[in-house]
Amino acid sequence: MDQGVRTPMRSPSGREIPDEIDPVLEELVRGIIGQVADKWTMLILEVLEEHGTLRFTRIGKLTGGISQKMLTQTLRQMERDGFVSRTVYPVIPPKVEYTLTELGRSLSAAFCSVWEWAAVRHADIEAARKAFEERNGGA
Amino acid sequence: MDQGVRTPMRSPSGREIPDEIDPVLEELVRGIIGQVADKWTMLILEVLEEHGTLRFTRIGKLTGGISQKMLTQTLRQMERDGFVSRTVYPVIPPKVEYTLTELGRSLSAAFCSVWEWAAVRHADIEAARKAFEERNGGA
DNA sequence: ACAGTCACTCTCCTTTTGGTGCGTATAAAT
DNA sequence: ATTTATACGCACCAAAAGGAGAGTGACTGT
Repeated sequence: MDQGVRTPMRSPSGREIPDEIDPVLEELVRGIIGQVADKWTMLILEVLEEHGTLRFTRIGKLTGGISQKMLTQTLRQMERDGFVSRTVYPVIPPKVEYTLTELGRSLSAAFCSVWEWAAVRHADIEAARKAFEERNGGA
Repeated sequence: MDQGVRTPMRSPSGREIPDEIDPVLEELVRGIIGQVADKWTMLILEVLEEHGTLRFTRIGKLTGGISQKMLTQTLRQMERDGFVSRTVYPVIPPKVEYTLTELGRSLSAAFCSVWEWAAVRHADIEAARKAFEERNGGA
């Protein structure tokens, strides 16, 4: 879909919307959101938040249903983005510990409201889905 | 990855963690989070939140970079989940309007903290990435 | 001697995702 | 008569995501 020319808009409340807030920053924030919004990232964040320091295998078990590949991959990305710190103990068998950094904890805190929202509102969603299917599947 | 047997855990703060809070609800919440965490869903949510009622094409333009297919798909799912309401005007050329429902607005509000977090912290993430690449690419 | 442990990595292979382009209906505008 | 505008649906195809399973390296317990 082509983007054409952006025409200035107003919010429903009448305030003016810049529409070009700062495309650079916006793109950046979108990128971050895109990654952060990832399923496994969120789940691992949660697990680390409530259990503190954990080792690789344990994170996998606590997360549930994640493959080793995805676990490694997600953890790496989180490390790269500064959400977790990775500590390798040069022992055998290998031992690697993961902990949330302050940045990671702050992200987790930000996501907290979303989790709460989901917990509180999931019934509404289910109701909406049923209604939709009836409206749609029946006719 | 097999899940083995879950052994009871304690949080770092010493509180006891049930570890089996309610697998059914947890799975459900995870499903919801998974969908909601979708890139386009979040972006469209944002657009609708700040512009109010919009038509199909305009949402696409304001979202930016989304294909018609994904726009339709995402909008449908959001409608199904009760986040947006879809109003069809039987005119020609067709006119369809989308608005956030109360549920959609509440979700948007929940996500607000994540957006704010991203805006405030994106510099830290970039710094972490640079540090990671130096640590990693150089050696 | 030999299996077991841990934190991976690597190689397939299947599934999913998502983009592109085409078709459509119909009235108003040219 | 032909073009234009709108909100899609559909078919096709390329790319990416992600799972399964095998391999690894070095030590430890039996």
